[in-house]
Amino acid sequence: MTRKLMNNLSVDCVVFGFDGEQLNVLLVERTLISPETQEVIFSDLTLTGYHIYEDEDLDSAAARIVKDLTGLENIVLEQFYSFGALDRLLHPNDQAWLEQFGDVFSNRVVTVGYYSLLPSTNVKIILKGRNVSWYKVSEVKGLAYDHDHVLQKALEHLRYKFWHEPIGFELLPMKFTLSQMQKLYEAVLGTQFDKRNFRKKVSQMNYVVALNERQTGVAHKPAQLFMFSRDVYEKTRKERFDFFV
Amino acid sequence: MTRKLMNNLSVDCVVFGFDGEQLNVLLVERTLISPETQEVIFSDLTLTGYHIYEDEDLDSAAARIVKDLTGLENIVLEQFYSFGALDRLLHPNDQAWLEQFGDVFSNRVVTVGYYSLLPSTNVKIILKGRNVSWYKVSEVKGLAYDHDHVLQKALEHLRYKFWHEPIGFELLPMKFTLSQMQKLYEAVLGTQFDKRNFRKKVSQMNYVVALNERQTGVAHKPAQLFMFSRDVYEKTRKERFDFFV
DNA sequence: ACAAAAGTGTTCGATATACACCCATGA
DNA sequence: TCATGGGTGTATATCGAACACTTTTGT
Repeated sequence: MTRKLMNNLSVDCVVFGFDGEQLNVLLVERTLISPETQEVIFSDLTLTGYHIYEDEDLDSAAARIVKDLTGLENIVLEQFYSFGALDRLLHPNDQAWLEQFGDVFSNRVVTVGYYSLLPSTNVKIILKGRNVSWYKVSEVKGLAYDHDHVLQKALEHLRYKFWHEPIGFELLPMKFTLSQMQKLYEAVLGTQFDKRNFRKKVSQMNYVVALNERQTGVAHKPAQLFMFSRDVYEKTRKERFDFFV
Repeated sequence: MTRKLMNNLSVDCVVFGFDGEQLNVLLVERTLISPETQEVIFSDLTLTGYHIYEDEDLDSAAARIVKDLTGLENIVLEQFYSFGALDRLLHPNDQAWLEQFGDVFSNRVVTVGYYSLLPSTNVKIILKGRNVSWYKVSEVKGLAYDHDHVLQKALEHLRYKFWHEPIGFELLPMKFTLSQMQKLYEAVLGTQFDKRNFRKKVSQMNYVVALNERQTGVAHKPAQLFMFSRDVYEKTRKERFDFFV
């Protein structure tokens, strides 16, 4: 049985990673090769994404895409926005690409954006014949389609959520130090925090729990390790009246 | 020239209104009439929504839908989520409906959700042959398709934004009293606020500006009128470090 | 012994919360 | 004159911001 793709609907996943210093994003190399001459016509980068099947819901499509490209399952995936501008596929590269695959896909594609969060170290990416790798978010530009825009929107959503609730823990290793956590917040939000004040705040988050364990093999005082407890988080979270400036 | 609809893509608009007491939502009556007997087979309610045209972007589709059903233009419309579950159209009513219009629309429709905010008083709704009217959000259930779910998600987004930034002003008349504003916040967020503390907060929002004008014709001390200045708001807003509990 | 990051407290100003009475108007 | 909602201030507790030095480890 062959499944049918919807030719005008796709899902794009913005897979974010954090390597301890920088926020990264997973991109795929797209290379168009002339069928006659075997020459490379162009090569650029896209977010991970693909059309969805007719018998597949949006969340599953997003999970499938990430799994196909990276081998990863059960990761955080959150839908953030959908994109349907009429000019999303009008760049010459995109048109050339569509020309070669024009019978499969429509000219008018609406895409649903998801983002996902991974620690970019410790992740084995399985390359299924495609070139997938991490790029620094701050250096990414000139992506295929409207993917610069999609990435921008994903970043905005990520930042918005970072400001208002503690969601970054999937970007950290399971056991992390407070300095790593602080660096993550600084990298995503583009700010600096005072170490003592940051730690004072964290010490009030009872869902960030201290382990009886420290770093090893570092050339300085080894840091205490912590982990995030979603359990405690769900149980203690409250809404706050906070509609200001 | 006839425009072509995309048979598997729609936009649904959750139009919220506030009447001074309650949060309301605009719903459309959907009545299926048997082509043979002219009998009413069923009648239920849907959000305002429709399929999009091939040459129309998502935002325009949302604006068109709201305009067609209400006659309103230039209102706030914000995309909040897209829905693509496989079982969104499986209710017997929906199936019967699709049976009558099955050649036009697909069984698999992904819909992009928008919400919009209006004061529900002072709005002239133009009924273009369809029955459109306001319903209390708290009493709505049993909508067609997955619209209960869509409405729920829209409400969540609305509440989330209300907690974190001042966005409700489109739901108030242009000139409003602080009690109206407080009632709005209480209605949307489902909380009670202390009058003095609420007003203390508002007095710190320099984008809520007092007018030299008071209510008239009320059987009590007439209240000071205020208005929202988006201008001042955009100029004075700052991000805050606020990632807690 | 030195380099490198970990870890720790206090003061000050701003903000959140709790709480009760008089005022202006129309009927 | 009465009913209705408008309008106001203070005290206490909590939170945010600014700020510098000692500790522990590997090399």
